Amino acid sequence: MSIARRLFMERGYLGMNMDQIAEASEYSKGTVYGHFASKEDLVAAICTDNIRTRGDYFQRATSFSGRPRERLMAVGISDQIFVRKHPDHFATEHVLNIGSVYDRISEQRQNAFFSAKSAAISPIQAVIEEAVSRGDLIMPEGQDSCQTMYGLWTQSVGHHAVVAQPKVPPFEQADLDTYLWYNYQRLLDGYLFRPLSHELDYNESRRRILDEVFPEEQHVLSGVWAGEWPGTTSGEHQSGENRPAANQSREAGHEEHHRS
Amino acid sequence: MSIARRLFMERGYLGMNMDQIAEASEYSKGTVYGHFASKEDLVAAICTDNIRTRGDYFQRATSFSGRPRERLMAVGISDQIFVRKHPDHFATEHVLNIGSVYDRISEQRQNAFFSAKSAAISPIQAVIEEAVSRGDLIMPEGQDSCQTMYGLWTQSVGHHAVVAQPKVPPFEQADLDTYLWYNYQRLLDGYLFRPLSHELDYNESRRRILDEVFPEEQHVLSGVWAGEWPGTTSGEHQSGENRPAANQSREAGHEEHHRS
DNA sequence: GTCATTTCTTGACGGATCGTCAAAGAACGC
DNA sequence: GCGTTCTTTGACGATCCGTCAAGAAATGAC
Repeated sequence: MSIARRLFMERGYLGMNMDQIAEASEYSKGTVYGHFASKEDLVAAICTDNIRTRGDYFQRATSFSGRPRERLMAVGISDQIFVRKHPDHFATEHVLNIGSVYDRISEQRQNAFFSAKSAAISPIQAVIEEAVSRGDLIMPEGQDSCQTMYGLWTQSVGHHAVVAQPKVPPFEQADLDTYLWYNYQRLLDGYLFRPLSHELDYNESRRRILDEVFPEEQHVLSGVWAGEWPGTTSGEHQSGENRPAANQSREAGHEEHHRS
Repeated sequence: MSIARRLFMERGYLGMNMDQIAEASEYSKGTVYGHFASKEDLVAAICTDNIRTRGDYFQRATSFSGRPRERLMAVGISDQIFVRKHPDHFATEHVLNIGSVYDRISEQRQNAFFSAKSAAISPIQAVIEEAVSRGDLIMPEGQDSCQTMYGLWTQSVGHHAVVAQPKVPPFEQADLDTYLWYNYQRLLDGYLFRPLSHELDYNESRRRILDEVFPEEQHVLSGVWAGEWPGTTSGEHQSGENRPAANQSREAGHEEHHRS
């Protein structure tokens, strides 16, 4: 698997082949096929392994001692660290999502894959549910915390998909990592997930998370993402300009609904 | 191309092959390769075509006569319609994002692909910029409207990626289309993008958008997504429970920062 | 109408790679 | 030392991509 992982990173999915892997290992192709049902099965094994690691990062992130929303931001940070340390991961997962490849993976490994995925998500779900029971997040009737989870999840999935592609205008020069962090905040503010981004200095939280939870790993983020809002030095900015302006918020409305 | 599209939908990327396509058409393989540099090149051609269609939907959606935020919701609706009418699209785009496939596509078609992509996005960008100039969206200093765009975009990309995969807990039973709509609203509320979701009846907007912009296409959404918030019958719900609670929002904060 | 030239079309072929399997080899039991 | 069982092997069949020399058709000159 480690050989396959290396070849995958060096040459990509199409570039690597099973003969290479057999040759690079000290075994033959037949033996390799004794362990993996197909090329896709091998990729699935690598991917499952990565997802477990990712889940471990999430687990650690959610163990941060802070408010639930801070712990969600810790998850976001852990995801940044994970992707830096395992740059092959999303490429492998991507391969599995091509149509009809799941058919070529042994049932056993499929189960391992899906349960790893589910297990990786669950600590995040737990944090959101704690936020609900604590009163930090109030879900309107008829809706569940899964929805919040889905918003964060799709934003993460979409982000990783977009950064893996060649950049397209208007995102050519953008710092997409910072965009993502910012949009997490906006989404959670939209949910009125307390404390809102202007109620707490999340830059300070970020520093604490890096120091307390990821002291060994934080160096991979150096130079990538300063963790400060552009144009500001601390939490000053949020609490100044970007808080919900509730007084005005009830004035504008239906009367402007139909415009020419 | 239409034959290739059909075969792609029926058998998937791995299942279709160039001999089949040649045979199904009235030409031979050599002639097919006269039009497309490779199998991937053919998929890229199909995908580019789909993206142009998608861009046309976005263009139509943004032509809706309403507030910028309503027009963004129209884009979301148009995306739903598009994906119902072109279920093959994301599978094709997905294939192109496998590592090192862009190398196997003719330069010409690569350019066509990327400019189609960029062109599809641009009307959305224009709406957001109009919102900024109109005062519906106030971007804090040092940030640009691109960021808002990115939030919506990643949520859309992530959503389409997730629904294409086998569902994993805790999303097994969830109505992910509704989740997406809801999260769009939460994100834009987080940006304080006016009118906020409780300031305008977006269910009413949705009905108007479907009737005015997509009278021919709206039937594909029947049964998929009622367009009403779960457990409510109109905009009643948003204006009741889910508005930003600014009075409390300045109380909870740093004092609860460090918890045991 | 005929022949030369250019353009288009063809499908057999080479090459690459996946996955199998009969045979060789190693390990084990007695 | 011998038979049985488990493991390993790499040659092989099968699939499929992309090419290209040869053939067919179209065009043009006279």
